[in-house]
Amino acid sequence: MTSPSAHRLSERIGGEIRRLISAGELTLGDRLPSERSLAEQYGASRVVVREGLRGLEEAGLVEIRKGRMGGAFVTSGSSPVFTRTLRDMAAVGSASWQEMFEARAWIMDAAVRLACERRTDADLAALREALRRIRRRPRPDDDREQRTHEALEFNVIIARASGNAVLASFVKALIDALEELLRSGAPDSYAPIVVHFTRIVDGIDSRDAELATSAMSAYLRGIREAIPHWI
Amino acid sequence: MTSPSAHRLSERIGGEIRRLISAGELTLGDRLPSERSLAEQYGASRVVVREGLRGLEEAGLVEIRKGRMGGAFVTSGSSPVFTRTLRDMAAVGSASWQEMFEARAWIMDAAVRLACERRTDADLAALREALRRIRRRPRPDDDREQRTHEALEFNVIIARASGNAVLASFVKALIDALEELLRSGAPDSYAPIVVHFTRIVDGIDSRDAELATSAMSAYLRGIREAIPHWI
DNA sequence: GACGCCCGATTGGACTGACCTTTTACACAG
DNA sequence: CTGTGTAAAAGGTCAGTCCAATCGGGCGTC
Repeated sequence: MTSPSAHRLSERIGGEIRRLISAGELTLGDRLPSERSLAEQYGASRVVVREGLRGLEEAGLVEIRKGRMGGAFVTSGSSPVFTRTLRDMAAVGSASWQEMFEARAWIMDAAVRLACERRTDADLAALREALRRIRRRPRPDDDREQRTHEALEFNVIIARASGNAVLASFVKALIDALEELLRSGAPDSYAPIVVHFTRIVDGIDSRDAELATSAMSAYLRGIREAIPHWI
Repeated sequence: MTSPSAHRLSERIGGEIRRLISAGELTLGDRLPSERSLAEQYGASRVVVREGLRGLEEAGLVEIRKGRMGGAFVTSGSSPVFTRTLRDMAAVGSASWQEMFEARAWIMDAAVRLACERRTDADLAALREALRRIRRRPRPDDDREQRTHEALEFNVIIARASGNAVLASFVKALIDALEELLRSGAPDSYAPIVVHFTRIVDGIDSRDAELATSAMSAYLRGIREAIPHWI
């Protein structure tokens, strides 16, 4: 990666900036010089500098803003890239939606176990809050999308409680990639989901991995059976 | 993703081509029109078309070749993107090497269990072949890198035997991201690794998930203990 | 003195048209 | 038939120009 030679000039420039970020000389929120300055600095045209920056943006390393005081700002966006790549894999046929679903199930199993060991009080509070929001929501059909989103986001909160940012990113990416599909064909079996979620939180609370993981797999089994139209 | 409005022209063009790939109108190996043709076709300048294509290349969807009969060819590269993103996460500090190691351990656990259920004869043959290659290799110090690589690649082969391309991609990405680190400080505890690997393959062969996963975690525990310099 | 509005400087986004470098299909010479 | 050279095709880069968005700061009004 960040190839040693990097035949293209834009890649060399992008790699150079990557190195600056790696080395900690550029950190989260920092603003890079303007395209014009960088062009002068690297003795290149604006076009190639632009391409280099676009590459970093595509990789989720910087965010580019227009206007005065605009420019490239170092960010920490990572899961959007994972999400996009998962969708691309599905698009090009190198992975199916079922596989994403299955991968998510297994990773969630791991996340739940880790969450049982490591959850902080803040994690627990976030879980309870999310659960409360899901429970409180009435059940008109017009906000099905929102409810689906909340249910999915619940998974992400659990994953974060695992204390492992990599697993959390994977889950977030899988969830986001799956959301589109679920949105158009989500089951409306609402009550059972709440039951499962409650048991998961209780399990994590009391650090009972068996309770938590069995509830998680019951939840996932329910979802899977409720969606018969797997492509 | 592939935003609906996509303020930037280059993103709209990239999104358009993405859609063509999604829809199957462009498949693996297909060659896109030249930059100049695309520019004319979309009524844009060559520069923005280039940027759009660079984005697709960065996402691993196309490969750009120079020269006559060059152009953008549809590929199926996915895990390189994952790998790069994991490295970026480590660089920017949003994930640690330990977390990658842990994530890999849990995902490998899932992969081993799935492999026990689903491994084909071809998978088994690939595993045995890899194991044979690892066993056969003598132990001079000069090819430590190669041996490390083979040991790591063994993980990927197991992951592929799980029959889940998403999990396999995750493992491949984690392995590649970790390889760099391991390369510079890999343990030389060779014999124990072979013992573990042999037991893993035997477990997958006889569909004994308990044997396979316990051997896997013993292997990972050994690695972890042998590398005291975790950053 | 405080609040609101407008102006212009700054910065990214896009276009144009030119030129260089790399690659290879194809024709020609041996 | 084989090897070789060449020109066309394609990406890579450049310089200059203009447009569009954004925001700081100054001006005016209340």
